[in-house]
Amino acid sequence: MDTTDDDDLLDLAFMALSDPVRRRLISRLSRGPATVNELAEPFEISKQAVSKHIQVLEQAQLVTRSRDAQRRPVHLNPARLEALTAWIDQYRLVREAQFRGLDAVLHSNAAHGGSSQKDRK
Amino acid sequence: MDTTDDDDLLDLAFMALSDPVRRRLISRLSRGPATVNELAEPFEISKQAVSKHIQVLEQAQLVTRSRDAQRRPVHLNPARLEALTAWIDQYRLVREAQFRGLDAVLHSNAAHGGSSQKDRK
DNA sequence: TAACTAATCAACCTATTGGTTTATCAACCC
DNA sequence: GGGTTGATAAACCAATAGGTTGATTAGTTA
Repeated sequence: MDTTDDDDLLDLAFMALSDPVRRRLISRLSRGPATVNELAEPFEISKQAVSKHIQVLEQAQLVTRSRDAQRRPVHLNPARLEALTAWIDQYRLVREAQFRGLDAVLHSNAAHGGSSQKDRK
Repeated sequence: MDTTDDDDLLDLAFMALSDPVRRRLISRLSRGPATVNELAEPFEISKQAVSKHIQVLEQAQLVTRSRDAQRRPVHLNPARLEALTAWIDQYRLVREAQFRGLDAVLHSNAAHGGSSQKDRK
């Protein structure tokens, strides 16, 4: 059931953050856990729609859920957010290093690796 | 077309990175500029499709284009990538700080602005 | 038990996305 | 000029994402 390897997870995460509503949810959750009802309150859209958004975030493991009676609080998962910044920085830093001709930085960052780069040439 | 304020730009950027093909393009471009034909070569899809993807990245200002005769090389724009990591870190760091009960970090970061590279556990 | 609350499921609708193919534009090279 | 190359535009299509409403599952409380 956990057929989500590291690469799929990156896919899901970036996909999840592509929606403005979901980014607002992340923003809200950075201030602490909240239930679906609480999260839905500031939005125009229905509670069900928000629930769906949460599921998308959950599948990307950007959030987790706990249990408190019939409530199911949503928690932010900073570790997964870090994986995103790691991916972005991987390319940003390489390019910036090249701009300055510092390939020392390039090598010290290549170790960080671990994504999907299968290009030839 | 230039009505893209900072927030729209963030929208466009995350949206752009939500596609696996576009992320592979970014990956390729981190090793240096390339033309559409060069970029399209490793992909199954048509050149036109790649061209469209480039336009999406361009609108998000994640890449820029120069001119060389009839070629139009695509260049990565590290500055915009940095804006993404800044956004993510904004929430990730706040949450991580709360985990550890360090709201000192929280306040020093609440000011926000231009977070470069400084976080390293 | 019944009633209430939190959240999800299910069916459905519409706009957008990512892809195709064909045709066109623009700059180079005999 | 005519031909070739690099890149885009236009029209179209299937799949999906994001939204809706209505019904349903759990848990809580009277």
